[in-house]
Amino acid sequence: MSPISKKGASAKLRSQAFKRVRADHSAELAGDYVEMIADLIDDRGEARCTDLAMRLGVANATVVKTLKRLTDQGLVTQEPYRAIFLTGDGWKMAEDGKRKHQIVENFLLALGVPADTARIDSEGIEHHVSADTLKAMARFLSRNPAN
Amino acid sequence: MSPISKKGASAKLRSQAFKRVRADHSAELAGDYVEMIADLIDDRGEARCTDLAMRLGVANATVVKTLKRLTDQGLVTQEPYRAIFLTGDGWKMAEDGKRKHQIVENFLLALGVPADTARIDSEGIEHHVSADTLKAMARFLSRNPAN
DNA sequence: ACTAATGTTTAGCATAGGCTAACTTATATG
DNA sequence: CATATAAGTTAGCCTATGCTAAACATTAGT
Repeated sequence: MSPISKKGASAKLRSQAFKRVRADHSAELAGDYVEMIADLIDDRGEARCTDLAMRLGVANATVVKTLKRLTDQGLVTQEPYRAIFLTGDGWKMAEDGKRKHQIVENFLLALGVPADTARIDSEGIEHHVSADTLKAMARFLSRNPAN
Repeated sequence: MSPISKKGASAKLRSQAFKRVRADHSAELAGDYVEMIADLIDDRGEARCTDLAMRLGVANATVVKTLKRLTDQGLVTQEPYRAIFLTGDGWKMAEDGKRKHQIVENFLLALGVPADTARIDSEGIEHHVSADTLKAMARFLSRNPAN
């Protein structure tokens, strides 16, 4: 056995994991934005960029710039100085994200993690959870419902 | 109750979560590098930038550039055309990371996630797990050891 | 209807993290 | 020991994501 593979995971498999993480990172901003836009529309009828900026904790101009990318990606539509809307794809992404988020957060609660921590950690974890892991979390949840 | 807070989490709390995620992201590359450098030193006596590049799945030049940052941050030392070493802080960070990584990966295995998926997902999840959540995972693990 | 306040956009900058191509240094082999 | 190959470095480019300051549009209040 070569000393390189002593730890079990081949270099190729490891690099694959890191590549996935990097891909997840570029996808996750889009996910956060559309989820939040969907929430705002549900809560107050429309999403404006100031609200997004406040809730995401970034500057207004950052939101504007990001929305441009999301528009190019076909997730969002907007006209100058008007509210922001989601496309069909955008809604789908938002709903998938919200569902995933809820499972992860409830899972952490069921595990015994304090509520505030669960909320914060789930925000970061959500985007790195594969279908398999999500299923395992859901299974656990159905046996140990969060209180 | 204002319509804004209908969903429970205040805007401030949410934006705090996103800020934490962004902070985690900038910290996590450093973590991956030092962990991998530590592994390489343990496995084969020294860490070279080609190995890092291969295992991380990035180009050589990217590793060089990143190592410069890590050197500035006092995690790594190196001389031109020579192997890479960790400082005391670097070792500490590598060990903390490895410990965390192991708990997360074993936790996923114990949850019933397939081994390959557990390896990949744990790489992404690890950096977003707070002390509270890690403790909850460890507790679960001690009751449901991975097979 | 006008103006003040609010909200949106643009412009310009910075940093992190990728890449390729060209160059330099180290090493291993004939 | 001379040189071919391997390894490391530099330069220059790109995109994503953040920021501030200034310009512009909309809305509300008198």
